[in-house]
Amino acid sequence: MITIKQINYTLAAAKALHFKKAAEMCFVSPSTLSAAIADLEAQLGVQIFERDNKKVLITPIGEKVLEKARAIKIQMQDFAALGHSLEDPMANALSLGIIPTIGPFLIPLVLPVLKKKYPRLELNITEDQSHALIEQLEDGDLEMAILALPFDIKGLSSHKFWEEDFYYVSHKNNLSSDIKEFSARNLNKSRLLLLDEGHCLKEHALTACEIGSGSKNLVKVTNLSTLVQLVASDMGSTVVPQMAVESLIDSNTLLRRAHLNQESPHREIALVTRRSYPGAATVKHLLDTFIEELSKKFNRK
Amino acid sequence: MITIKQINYTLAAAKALHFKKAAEMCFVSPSTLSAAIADLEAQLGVQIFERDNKKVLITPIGEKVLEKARAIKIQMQDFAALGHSLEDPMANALSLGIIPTIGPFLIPLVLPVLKKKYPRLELNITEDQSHALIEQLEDGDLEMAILALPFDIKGLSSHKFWEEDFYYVSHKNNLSSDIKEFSARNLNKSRLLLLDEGHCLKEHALTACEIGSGSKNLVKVTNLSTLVQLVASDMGSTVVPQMAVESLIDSNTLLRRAHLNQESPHREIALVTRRSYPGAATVKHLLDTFIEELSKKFNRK
DNA sequence: ACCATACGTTCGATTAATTCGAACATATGT
DNA sequence: ACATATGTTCGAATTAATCGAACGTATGGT
Repeated sequence: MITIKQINYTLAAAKALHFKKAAEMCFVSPSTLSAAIADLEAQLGVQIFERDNKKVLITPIGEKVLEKARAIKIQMQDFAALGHSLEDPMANALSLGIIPTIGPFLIPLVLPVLKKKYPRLELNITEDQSHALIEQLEDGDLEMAILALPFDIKGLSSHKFWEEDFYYVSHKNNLSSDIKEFSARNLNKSRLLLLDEGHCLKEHALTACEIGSGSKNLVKVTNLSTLVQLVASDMGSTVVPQMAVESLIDSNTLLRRAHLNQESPHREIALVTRRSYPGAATVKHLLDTFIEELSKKFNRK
Repeated sequence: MITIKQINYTLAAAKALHFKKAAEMCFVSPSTLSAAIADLEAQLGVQIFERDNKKVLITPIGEKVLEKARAIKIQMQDFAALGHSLEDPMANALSLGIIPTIGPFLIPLVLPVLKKKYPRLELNITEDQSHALIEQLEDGDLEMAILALPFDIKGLSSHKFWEEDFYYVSHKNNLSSDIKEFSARNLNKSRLLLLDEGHCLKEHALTACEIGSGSKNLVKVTNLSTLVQLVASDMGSTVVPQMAVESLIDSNTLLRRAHLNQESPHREIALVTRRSYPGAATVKHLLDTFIEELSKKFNRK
């Protein structure tokens, strides 16, 4: 097998045209260098150097060999330097999954900041339901995902970075603007509109409302915005996480909302990776950015 | 130091996405492969694979690393194959020196044959005097040279492939066409025209004519054809080697020539190389061609 | 919940290779 | 003819690579 060492020795000899000096350049004995070059020549089946005891000349064939050897040496140097050029954890492609009940609210908040902070970061965002994202994580199709917990994340590793309460949302006819706090006990369970099966928010909302899971939905909606539109049409009420309140509820004068005052009125938002995912530094950068921006927006520290 | 082995192991692992299978592909134990890849990753400072005990995934950075690794592997394969592609000794550049008293007669004879026989041979012919060619040989500026012996070729190696006699040439007024043989004793030494200093033919002719060297020339001519023109003008007589007879003498009706009948009436023509020159096969091919073509032309075997 | 299985890694002992220095061969220049 | 300089060969010592066994861990089945 041809080795890089042989190529380096050979190039040194070609540069010095003197085996002894070349050996010194390579910090080896002349015999080592000589043997290495002889072995390479034997493997190639061509003579690179024509060595008299007084002269070292490069054969025409050797010139061609050296040309290729030089190219390989350069490639190897580039290769060795590749680590340094890639060492910046925020200067690479990064595939990120996010669930639909977080994405539309978190992404617009943090994406501009990330772009400015890490211009060489190439974010590839996929929006899908938790179980799909987890599957993609496990398959290696995603590097990380932003999910809402609690959720069965199998053997994955989660990095919680935010938690938020839920808000009860109803048509203005059914909820006084004076009411800031709302108890699940007052909830008209039959008029509760929730997202379709598969959306973790449905389960989270059911939990927050102290309703057992498995209850049938009145409607089949996969988009939180659509769901809110239904509430605005007074077809029922719903529950949304805090980060959705501003853009979806407060901008709509037909709607009223009240903080859900429950034992476990919140969901946790976490960055989930495979346990073996190597980008610890990347994770930290992202978490810091997420927390900073969310805190700014929601006046928390 | 990064080795080719590491790159090959890494690429095998990337292909199999399974260290054990990759190890089998490389005919090494899993531990060897694992350690080699781990070492490479440590040297690069990046993680190429993300390995769970059940999965082997390629990191985004790893993908970039592998891309370069693949390029290097291909280059190394090309490099290893370079020997085979260059193994044909007659498919390369070849620098050949030749003296002026042989070149104009031998080159037209053999060049067409060589071109046909070895279409990939790239002959680079230099015409110069023997001592200059020898110097270029020693400096590595020439691969081989065609010289006329005897000549001091220093530590070089000679391959004699032809020998030829000399012919006495004179104006038709001074030499009967009946005379086929000519003895140096009959020579009018004072009218003998020879090539300028430095041309070995001058010394060879002097020897053939049994004249001590160091005698002054009447004219300063470096071209055998010009010299013959002088003889045709009846300014004197001269001596030419056999291979020059046909084209220079017999085509000129003003000239007569007779075989020089002497003890050592010949010169030897040899292919000269450095003692360390590696192209033994090339030398043999050339010698065979030279001998064959010369024999055909001069009816010798 | 437990066990069996599969995989990658670590560790120590063995094996293979690389490396060196001394002796050698050869050419050069005095 | 001799001293010098250079590349190569050879055997000994060193170094590195390799392997197999044991380990840790995650997975899938019962």
